[in-house]
Amino acid sequence: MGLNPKLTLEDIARMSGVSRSTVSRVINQQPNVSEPVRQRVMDVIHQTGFHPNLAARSLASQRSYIIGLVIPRSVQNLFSDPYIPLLTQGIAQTCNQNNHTLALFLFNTEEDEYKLLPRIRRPGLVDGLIALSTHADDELLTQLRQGDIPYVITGRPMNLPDASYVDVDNLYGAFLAVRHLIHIGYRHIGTITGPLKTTTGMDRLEGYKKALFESFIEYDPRLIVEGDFTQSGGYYAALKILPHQPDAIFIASDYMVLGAIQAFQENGLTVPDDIAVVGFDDLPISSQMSPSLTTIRQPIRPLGAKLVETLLDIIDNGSQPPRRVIFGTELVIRESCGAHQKMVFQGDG
Amino acid sequence: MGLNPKLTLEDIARMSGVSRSTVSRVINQQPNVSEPVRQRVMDVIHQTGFHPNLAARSLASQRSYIIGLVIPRSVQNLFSDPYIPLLTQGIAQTCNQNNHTLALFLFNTEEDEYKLLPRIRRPGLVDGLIALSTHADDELLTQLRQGDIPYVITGRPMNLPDASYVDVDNLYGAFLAVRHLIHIGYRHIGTITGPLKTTTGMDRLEGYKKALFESFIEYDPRLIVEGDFTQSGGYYAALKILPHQPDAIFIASDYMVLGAIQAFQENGLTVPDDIAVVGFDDLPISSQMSPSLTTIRQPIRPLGAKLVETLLDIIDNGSQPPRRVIFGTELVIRESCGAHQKMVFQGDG
DNA sequence: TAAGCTTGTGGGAGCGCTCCCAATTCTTGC
DNA sequence: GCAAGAATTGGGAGCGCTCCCACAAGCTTA
Repeated sequence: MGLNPKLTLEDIARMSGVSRSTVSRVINQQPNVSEPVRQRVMDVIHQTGFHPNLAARSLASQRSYIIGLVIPRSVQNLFSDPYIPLLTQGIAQTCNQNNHTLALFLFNTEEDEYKLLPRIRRPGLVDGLIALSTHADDELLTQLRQGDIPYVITGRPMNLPDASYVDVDNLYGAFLAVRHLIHIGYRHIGTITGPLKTTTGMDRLEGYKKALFESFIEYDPRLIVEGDFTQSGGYYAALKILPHQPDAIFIASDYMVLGAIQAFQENGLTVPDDIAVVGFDDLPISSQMSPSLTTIRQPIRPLGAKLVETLLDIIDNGSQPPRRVIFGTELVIRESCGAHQKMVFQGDG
Repeated sequence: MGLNPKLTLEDIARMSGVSRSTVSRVINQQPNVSEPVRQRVMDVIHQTGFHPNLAARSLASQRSYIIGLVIPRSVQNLFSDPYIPLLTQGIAQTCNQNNHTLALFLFNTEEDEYKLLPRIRRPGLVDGLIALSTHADDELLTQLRQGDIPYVITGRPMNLPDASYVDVDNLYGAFLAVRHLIHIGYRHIGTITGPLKTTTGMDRLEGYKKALFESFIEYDPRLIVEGDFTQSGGYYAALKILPHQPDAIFIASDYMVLGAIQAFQENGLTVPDDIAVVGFDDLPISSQMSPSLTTIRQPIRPLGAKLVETLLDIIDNGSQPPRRVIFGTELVIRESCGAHQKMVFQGDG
């Protein structure tokens, strides 16, 4: 198993008494190699610990087997939200399973946008890109579209009519959350939204409105406060909404809930007795916190997996027609909504 | 600025009336190119939007300009701790600044350890690796040592005598934290440690002990509870320590503080009135939570930057002698230690 | 038994760079 | 005005693969 330093295909070929081409066929699991030859070559490969040189393979095959994950500057502050690491995990894992390498491109400064993007688009670096969707006016996505690199986007993008994306059903998820609160008996329901420049933020707000509308509850604009998916954003949004005395609140991300609950506590309010809360995401902490959080579960890791699979499909088969995958969401009832205390009612369609 | 698809050095050479070699020299900013020629070539490059093919460059130069970040399975659960994303940011940013690409290798399953590592070590993929240090018996690091790939480790590793690493002064940081608590007047000081299989966990415990020793305070083993750097680990460790009624507690990571504070609240204890808390890390949330957290600040992003710089140094100049960089830490006094209420004393050396 | 398949194998060409050395041009000193 | 040297420039070789085509066997089929 020793790693002889500079072994090449040619070396392995010589050592196993065949040609370079045959060794290549064995390594790439191509057909048209007889079983005894395949065995012999495999033995030599294992004995020598040989691995083909990736740069050479990339050059010859015009594929690098590298997938890039692009995290725009506008979601940088969100990097502390467990959502992104979780998604990254799903993506990384699926890359590994498909024998691809994951390259991470974080845009920190505005300068990066000019410097990094051309670098990413260099030929011979990545086969394709996964981009986190951002607000409408993000330069990044429009630049992507102009390039010739295959890409998918997490979350429905705003102004890219024929982009491929993977998303969750934000509208219906939010709808489930708010309908649940209504079923329990709350009527003065507020919401802390995501950034309303993003489709995610907008869709979840739509779901909120739809649930109220369906139950003929007039909605009070003062009970709708825009957040930004950060913890401190949740905190300040909560402070802003409290004077209008909601009896329940739908918060568009679990991470914002953390900040909001702190605001409630400082104002002497207990969850769920004084104010009921339903979140969105179902992060690992959400079940551990106290009170445990009623929330909308979205399948974050599977989403990451699907992103990779979709991208590989596009790389192999072209970007047309655009792929669109929407994952379902699920209401997870725990303590923070007060369902258990307030009434017998439990399940939800 | 249009991206003509398949431009090569040769094309640029023809278009600017020079040879391939000269274009290469211009692109790589090598000397021995006359100013007018350089100008002419640069103009053509800008007009055409040409970027050299990275796979070809890697093959010819035997450098990929890719750096791998290896996150072992044993720190996977920590991915929700903002520490790792923050570190990753520092690393990514510095990679960009040095025109390197960051590849992310997350080990999710045990299987990955066997499958992924050989892939990482393939020639032509990465120039070097940054590995998060883990507990002593982690297979990963010893495997790294056997390889021929340059690497650095975050945090002093346990059984790698001549590995290069970048770390913070955990011992002195913890010492500062506990000495501060002693200065304020606390005497029954507990600690929730990190995993004691890691040097980080051990060093911070040593610092705790050293501060007590220096003040002739006998330490009570029941006040030392091992945590695991996770939020829920902090919660359970706190529950375990509370019966022994510490008046102050040093918690070895801010993220564990989050869990611990929840345990305190459930037991009706207020911070800092009933129990004083000092953390470690100084995460972004630490200043925002309520009460704001007194903690030991470690320079996470600079640490990431130094990791990259050290690795590049090793790649260029060889791994001997091993590089060792230790960053200093700093006590940040806020509300959770009760210093402001309890006494006039403020500063701390 | 010859002609036509199918299956297995080998080697040339080429992917697009870098690096080295040879060739050319420009300086400079005496 | 010319040799010696420095500064430029060009082109060949090669990095280690993949891909294509040619060729060698073995196997049908008439």
